[in-house]
Amino acid sequence: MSDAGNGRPPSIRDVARLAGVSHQTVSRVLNDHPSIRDATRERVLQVMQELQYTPNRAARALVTSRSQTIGVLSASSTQYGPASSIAAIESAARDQGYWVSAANIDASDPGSIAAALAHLSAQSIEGLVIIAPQVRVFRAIAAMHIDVPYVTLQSTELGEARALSVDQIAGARAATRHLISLGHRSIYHIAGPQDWIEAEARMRGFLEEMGANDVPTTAPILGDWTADFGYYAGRELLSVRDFTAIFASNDQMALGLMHAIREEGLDVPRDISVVGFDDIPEAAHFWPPLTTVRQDWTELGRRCVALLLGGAAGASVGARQTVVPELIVRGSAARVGL
Amino acid sequence: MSDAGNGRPPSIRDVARLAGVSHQTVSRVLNDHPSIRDATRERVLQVMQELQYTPNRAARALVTSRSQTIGVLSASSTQYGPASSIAAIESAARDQGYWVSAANIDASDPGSIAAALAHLSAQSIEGLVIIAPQVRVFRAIAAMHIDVPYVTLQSTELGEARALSVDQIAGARAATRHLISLGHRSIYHIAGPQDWIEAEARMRGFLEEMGANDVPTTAPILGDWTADFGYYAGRELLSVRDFTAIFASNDQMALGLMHAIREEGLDVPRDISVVGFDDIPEAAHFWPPLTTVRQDWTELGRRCVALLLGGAAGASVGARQTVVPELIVRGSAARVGL
DNA sequence: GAACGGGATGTGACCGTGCACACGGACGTG
DNA sequence: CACGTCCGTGTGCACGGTCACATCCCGTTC
Repeated sequence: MSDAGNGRPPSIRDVARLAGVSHQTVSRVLNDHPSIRDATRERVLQVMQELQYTPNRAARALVTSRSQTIGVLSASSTQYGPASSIAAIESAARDQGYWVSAANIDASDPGSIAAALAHLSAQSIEGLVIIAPQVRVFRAIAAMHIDVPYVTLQSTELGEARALSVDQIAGARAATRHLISLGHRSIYHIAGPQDWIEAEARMRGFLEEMGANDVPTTAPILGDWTADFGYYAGRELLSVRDFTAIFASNDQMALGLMHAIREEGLDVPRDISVVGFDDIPEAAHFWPPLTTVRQDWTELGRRCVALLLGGAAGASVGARQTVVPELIVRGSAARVGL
Repeated sequence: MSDAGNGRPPSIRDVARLAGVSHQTVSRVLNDHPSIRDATRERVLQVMQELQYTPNRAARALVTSRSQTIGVLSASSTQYGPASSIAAIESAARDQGYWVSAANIDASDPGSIAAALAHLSAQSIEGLVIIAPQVRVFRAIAAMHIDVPYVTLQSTELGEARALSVDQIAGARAATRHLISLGHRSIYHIAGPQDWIEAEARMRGFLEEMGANDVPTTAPILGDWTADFGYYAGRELLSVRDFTAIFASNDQMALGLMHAIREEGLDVPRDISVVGFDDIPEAAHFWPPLTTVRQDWTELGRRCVALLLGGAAGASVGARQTVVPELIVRGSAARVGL
């Protein structure tokens, strides 16, 4: 019933024949062309229904040379933040009739960036969202002559890309200021991987705020976002223990850190204060509940798509939008020496 | 340089003209046809290189009626487990030259299932991986005449679907057995949402093991996978406190639970033992480190694709494969009354 | 009442690729 | 040497849409 007896799914010509019109009329109905008589439209729609007709996306893409697909390039997509953004992107794109094709890269393997990009660009995507704001990704894009418009989450720096930046610096400064206002003067920072733009921004925010308050700083430790790293870094740091607070560049590392601190027989926040970044849903249930900086990944993903597809959202979508993250005070940071 | 002067990207005919062969010969080179003279192949490849020729996916899809795309339908894709699987699926699919198109559903909105399915099927996907093993998803699939082959993660039940099942029941039994062997006789179970097949399987495993050991059971509490829920359920339960151990259906709920227990001034595991499920990367750093059941989401995703695309992986891929999860003993469960 | 305009619809070409089939030549075989 | 076979390659069409243009019909205008 759903095919026209020739073993293939029905095409507009099949619909046309049964509706007694030309294939072009069917096409017009599909594309909401204004000058179609209501009766004709009805008839065509009904035949479509009967035949369970579905437009062939490939055929349409071939002739219009528009794939209606956007690509999402992401690293660490298993983490809460990027994963939330991807979900939001997918949903927003779908609302505009777009499909989302995903490609993950392995942050530790430089070759995978090129592979993922090649894969996406062979897909003839119309736009690209990058949730892997690493410097080398942009380098790879530049090197590969990728001329698809792209938007990047969280980059504050790169002039060429249209960026939707969470003001990572402001967030990091708020976190740092919080610790300083609690009286801490020996504060370590565990940063994200060197190559990550947001890691660098958070680090910069930390250093700026420390400098603005004339608090001497030590060199940040470069981590890899994982709780495991936070744990081992914590053990290392505690063997000297010349600090009263740590600002970790994400919540997972903060968690590992608190684990190490407790294992050493110390208490958070009595002995050492900890602040994280991201506010993953679990952070409120850590022990102690984690003071952290919240960023709205979902909103971010949504606006990313709006920016890319030029949707009406956000009035005049300039080349750059900024979202300011929010400090969430819980129990993991306290007044020093209390 | 990359086009043939007509403003469009180069096609096989452009390549053919410059290489002095027919378009069909170019097509043969593209598809690794055996009978092409080496010299010819070389020449064609070189012209392709010069022109930066990229095959047009839409045209190929149109004529072969194969989209080389698989869809991934997932709920709660922001959680570690599903997110890991998606990443693995993407990677495995890409290795076989397939693209992955994602669609997320909002578990709380029944309509979104139909919307996501319609979206994916309009995309003319060749296969579907379902990481949202909820009963109503399968009902929606059945109702919508979706005739694409599909594979589902973690379902143990549904005869129609080719399922790659983690033996959730065995995992849950192992967790429960662990608690029983530690002397616990009053054990609660916080399950996942009723509609979820894996939640149901874990619940069943719990009940089976309890029954096998003649331990009386109380009705499981139905949760929603979140740490928040675990926390509130914990507070509720502790107002009565007629138990010595809890088996939570995932790690997040276990985390919330431990939070509630500690807030009540009690200690895990001294006063109450807790076991989770999933072994998310953070679980080892919870306080106390969480005893839980590990399942390899990445491997699962990989095998899912192998099953769907009929890859060689896994020798004779039967209709059903089982992965047995592993109990990871850490510090959150201890001998009762110690 | 002829010319004109625009709404509703049809006709044919075209997008870039793969497939069926044809074709010429080299080679082996009786 | 005629014939069949296989290799390497070319020709034309099909896939399912959209686009440009043509056509028909009806109402309006001078």
